Amino acid sequence: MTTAPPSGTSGADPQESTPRPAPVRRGRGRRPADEVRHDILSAAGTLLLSEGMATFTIERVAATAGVSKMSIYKWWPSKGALALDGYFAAVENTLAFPDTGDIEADLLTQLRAFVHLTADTPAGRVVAELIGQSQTDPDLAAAFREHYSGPRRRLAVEVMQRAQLRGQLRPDVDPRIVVDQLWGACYHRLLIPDEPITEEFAAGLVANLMRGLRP
Amino acid sequence: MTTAPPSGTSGADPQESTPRPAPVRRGRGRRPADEVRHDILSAAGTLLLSEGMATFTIERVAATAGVSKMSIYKWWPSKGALALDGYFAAVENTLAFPDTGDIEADLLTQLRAFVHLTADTPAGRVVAELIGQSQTDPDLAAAFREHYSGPRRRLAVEVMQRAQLRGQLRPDVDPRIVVDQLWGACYHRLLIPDEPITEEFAAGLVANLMRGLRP
DNA sequence: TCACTTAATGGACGCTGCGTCCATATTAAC
DNA sequence: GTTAATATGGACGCAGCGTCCATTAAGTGA
Repeated sequence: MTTAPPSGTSGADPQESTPRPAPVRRGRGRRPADEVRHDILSAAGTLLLSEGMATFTIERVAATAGVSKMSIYKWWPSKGALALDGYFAAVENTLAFPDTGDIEADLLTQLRAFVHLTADTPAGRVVAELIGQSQTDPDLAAAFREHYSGPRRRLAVEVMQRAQLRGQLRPDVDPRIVVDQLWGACYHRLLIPDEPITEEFAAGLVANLMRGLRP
Repeated sequence: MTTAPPSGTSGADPQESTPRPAPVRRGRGRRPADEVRHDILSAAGTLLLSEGMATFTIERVAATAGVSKMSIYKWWPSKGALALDGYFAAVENTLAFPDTGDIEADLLTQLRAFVHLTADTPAGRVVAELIGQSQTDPDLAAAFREHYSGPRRRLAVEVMQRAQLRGQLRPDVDPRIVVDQLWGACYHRLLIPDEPITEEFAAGLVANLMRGLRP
C-alpha cells in the first residue's frame, strides 16, 4: 500500500496541471473512463475480499463504488468476470516461479507458497469461490482460464520441462499431469475440505511423486 | 393462470394425452409424506441432470413436482442440499471399490470409471456444479462431505492401507495424500478444464505416482 | 472561447427467485 | 366418525437482475 493514492475518495489531485474546482461531488455527467474503472475495480476487490462471493452483487459494487450499474455492464459481461478482475486488482499478483536448478526444492517452495496463501490470507477462500462460480458462469470460466489457471499452468510446465532437459525428471512423464498431481491436489483440498492444507501435505505431495509409491 | 373451478375436470387439461395415469390434478390437503418426498426428489434429479445447476431453482422444482415450496423448505435447508439429494436419487450410485490384490490395477480401474463418468454421462458436469455451489452454500458443503466425498475418500484410503499391509505400497506414504494426487487431480481437470480428462491421463496419474518422477 | 459530441449518472421499469406466512382442504390417525 | 395433522394455493415483501431513459457534465475541435 502506497502512501499517496492518486485517486482517493476524498479530494482532487493538486498535482494535476488543470485545477479542478469541484472534484468531490458526484452527480450525473461524464467522468474519465479510467477513474470510473478504477472505482469499480477497487470496490469489487474490497467487497470480494471482505465478504466473499456469497454477497457479491453488481448492485452492491455499484453502490459502493458510487457508480451506476450501466457503467459496470458496459465493461463486464457477468458478475463473475467482474469479481475476477476485482480480485486481480486487490491482490498482489506474483507469478514468479523459482528455477534454481533443483526442481524438487523449487516445487516445494511453490507449494509452500500455496499453503501460506490459503492459511494466512483470504485469497484462498476467494479463489475457491471464483472457481465455484465459474461452474455456472461461462464468462468467468473463460476469463479464469485465460488470466489465472492458464498462465500458472504454463509456467509450472515450463519449469518442469527444463528440469527434464537437465535430467532431473524422467523424460517420459507428462509435466501437465504432474501439475494436476501437485496443484490439482491442493485445489482439491481447497474446494472439498475433507483434509487440511498443511506444510506436511505439501511435502508429502512432492515426496510421493519424486520417490514413487513402490517399496 | 386462469381461475379454475374447484372441480377436478378443468385443472390440467391442455395436454391430457400423456401416458401417465397417476398425475391427477392435485389440490390442497394432506398427502403421504413419502409420496411428496419422492415427487420432490424425482423432479429435482430430473431438472438437475437435464438443465444443470444454473437454472435449478426451488420454484422450478416445486412447480415440476406439483408441490408447494413449503413442502420443500420443510425438509431441505438450501437449494444445494436439495440438488445433492436429487442427484443421488437420479444417479446410479455405485460405491464399489475393487480390491483384487493388485493395487495398481485397482486404482487404474477406478480412475477409468471416473473418466467414463465425465465423458459419457452428465454426472460429471453436475458434480462439478454441486462442488461449485458448495463454495457458497454451507449446507450443501456439509452434506457433500458427509454423503459424497467423505465415504469415497475413506474407501480409497482403506484399499490403499490394505495394499500397504501386503507390501505393495511404501509403508511411510500417507494414503490420504495419494487420494488427492489421483482423484484430486481428476476433479482439478473437471473444475478447471484447461486439459482434457482422458484414459491416457488416468494412466499417467497412476504411472507417475507408482514409478516416481526421478530418472 | 464556444458549440458539439460523448458518456456517466440517478432513477425507474418488469422480471425472477427467495423465504415466509396464511386460510383452506383433505387425508391419516385415533 | 371425529380429530389432528399437514400439503396446497396464493400472497407477501425483499433483493437482485438486466435494460431503458432523460439529464448533466466532461472532453473535443473549430
